Amino acid sequence: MRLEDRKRAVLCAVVEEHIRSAEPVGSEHPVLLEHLGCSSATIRSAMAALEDEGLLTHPHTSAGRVPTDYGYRVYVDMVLAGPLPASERQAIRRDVGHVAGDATDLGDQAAHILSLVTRYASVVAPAGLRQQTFDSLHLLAQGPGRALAVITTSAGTLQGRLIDLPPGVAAADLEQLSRVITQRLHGMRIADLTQERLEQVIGEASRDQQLVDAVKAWLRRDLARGSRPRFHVEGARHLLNEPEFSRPEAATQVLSALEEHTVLAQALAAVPEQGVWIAIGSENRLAELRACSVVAAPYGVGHDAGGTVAIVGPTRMRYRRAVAAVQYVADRLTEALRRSA
Amino acid sequence: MRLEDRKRAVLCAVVEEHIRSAEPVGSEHPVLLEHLGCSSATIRSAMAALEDEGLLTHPHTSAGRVPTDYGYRVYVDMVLAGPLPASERQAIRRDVGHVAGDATDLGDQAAHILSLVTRYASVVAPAGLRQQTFDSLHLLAQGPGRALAVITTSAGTLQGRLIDLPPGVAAADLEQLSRVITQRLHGMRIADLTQERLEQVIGEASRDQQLVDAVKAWLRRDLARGSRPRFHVEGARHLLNEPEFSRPEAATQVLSALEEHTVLAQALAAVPEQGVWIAIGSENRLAELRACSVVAAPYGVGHDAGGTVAIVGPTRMRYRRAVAAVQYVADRLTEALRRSA
DNA sequence: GTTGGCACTCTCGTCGTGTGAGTGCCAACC
DNA sequence: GGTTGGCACTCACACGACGAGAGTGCCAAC
Repeated sequence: MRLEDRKRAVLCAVVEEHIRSAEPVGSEHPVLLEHLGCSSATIRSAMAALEDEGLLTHPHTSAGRVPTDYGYRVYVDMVLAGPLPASERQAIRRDVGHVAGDATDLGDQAAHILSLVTRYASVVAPAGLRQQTFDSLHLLAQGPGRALAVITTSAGTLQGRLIDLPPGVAAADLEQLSRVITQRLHGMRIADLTQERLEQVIGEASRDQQLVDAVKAWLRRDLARGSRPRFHVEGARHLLNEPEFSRPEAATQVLSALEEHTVLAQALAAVPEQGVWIAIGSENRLAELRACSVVAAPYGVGHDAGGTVAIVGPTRMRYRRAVAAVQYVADRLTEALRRSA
Repeated sequence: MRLEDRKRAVLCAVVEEHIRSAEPVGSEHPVLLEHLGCSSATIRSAMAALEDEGLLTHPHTSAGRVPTDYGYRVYVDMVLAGPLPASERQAIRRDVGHVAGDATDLGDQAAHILSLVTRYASVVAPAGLRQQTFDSLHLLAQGPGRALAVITTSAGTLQGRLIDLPPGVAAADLEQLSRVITQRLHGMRIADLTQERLEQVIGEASRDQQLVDAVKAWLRRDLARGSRPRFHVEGARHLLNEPEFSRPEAATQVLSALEEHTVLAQALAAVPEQGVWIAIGSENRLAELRACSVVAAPYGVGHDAGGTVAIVGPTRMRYRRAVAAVQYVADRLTEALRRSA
């Protein structure tokens, strides 16, 4: 579809004014008149055409025009084709501090910054353990019959806990077993460590078979558990200030989606491996997000380390700023991870 | 203050009916009449007396009565003096699964259960690292110039990260230093590990002074960082269904408090070391929570391990159920921690 | 393709009005 | 003294009518 210039200009102006004011935009709106430099009658006919094509609607006869989801889509595609305005980038760089710290905090920080800068809800969804590769295992004697078991992954994630040992295990055995398991599993994707695989690879890694079994059981349980997503969500409160969520039912719907991390994971499943991804209103597969737009980008290097950052806001979103912010934070996260790797 | 029986009965009935219906309760309300077994005129005079004493108000002349914060307080003190009804306990036990898993997940689970059962917002606030006691330190060689540094606490918390080492550190040195530091710091409160203290205790724990300095610097930073609270908050969405939070401004206020964990920490600072703690409306020190009641209880054994669980809801809260739920979940958490200790 | 003019439509805010819920007071009763 | 029925009084709120104003669509002229 190719819009003539006048119609494009009208669409842009209507969308941007509506984003600013949250009100329907009429053909006699001073901003439109000034910005487009033509009469209201001309604007009217352009608007009528845009409405025929499904880019605008009006809530009722004597109200101004409002973009449809499709209208936002066309607008977004048009606007994002060009480079992001430097002003947005600068504003964001000015607002945020720098992102630093270890992998655990990173998510919290990023979510905080994103919602601070955009005033929408932000989500940082680190890839689960299952997406990462095994780095090393350490078994550390910790009192009688107890050991501290720690797994590290290539992304620097740490997962550990105290496990019970069969009686009479020597420290040397722990050390030897740690070494052997690390050696054999290093570099494997954790998702690939099925029960059979574990059995096969480390089934007889130590002369103390009871010990091997205890460690195997723990590994199996703990690695499986790592599949549950654990997201950082912040700034849901900002959504309540948006008129589209002033009805409690509307607000509840979004908040539910944001609090159910497994649901959220589905919503973000479609994010590609690079670039900024946008889902506008009805483009979202999740019914709960039909009133929202989601702007998301992956971070990290390859499949391995990272995850996804996203913003959830009304379809009437400041897309330019949202995209710039998501992009920026994803870049900073990637950088921080690469530094610590 | 000693209320005569009739007034007590009226207060209870009004509070409970109002909690149920969220509407002002009039003197001719069928439930009151039936429950109290007297005429509406009698109820009226009791209500007038209760209003004089500041336990009830009415929003306007021709509306029914509504409890004041103080009215709720008197009600709560009256009701909680007796034992919790078995029905509540049973209902809760039926609704929840069991709480299990490692310390990291426990909080999430507990928060989930609490908000599921009560339909209010729930908070699980584990005591920061600073409140715990140091158990052990492990330094594990991890590639050239790198080590995995892990601290454990008596509560089973694990904190670790990769640190950079000065060049040419031998594995034996790492091991020796780990042993020495563990020995010297074991059993100390982490809050007490100030810079001077660290200097004094482990200043020259190894012949490799550069290594000692690197580890010291990391310890200082990481232990200080541990003071930032990291809470599990869930079910904020439920609050939106309560009529007192249907105004976006009211909802924003609570959500802000729930999302600002440092703020939340202040709100929960007054929770005593045992028993269930209740703050009703204006009893909350935080202005953002003036429309809310908070029901909280500590969990864990002594100062050491645990933390605080809490429910945040409207002052028009189902207190019996809330108290039973908080109590129950706190007990289960304590139990789970004790099992794993 | 653009413009000014004009009649038409429909929402929204305002203003009365009446209804009903709930109260307070009082006199009578137990 | 506590309890009761009766009764007048007071407001909030729902309802309906009305007018103003915003915005549209169409048309003829440029």
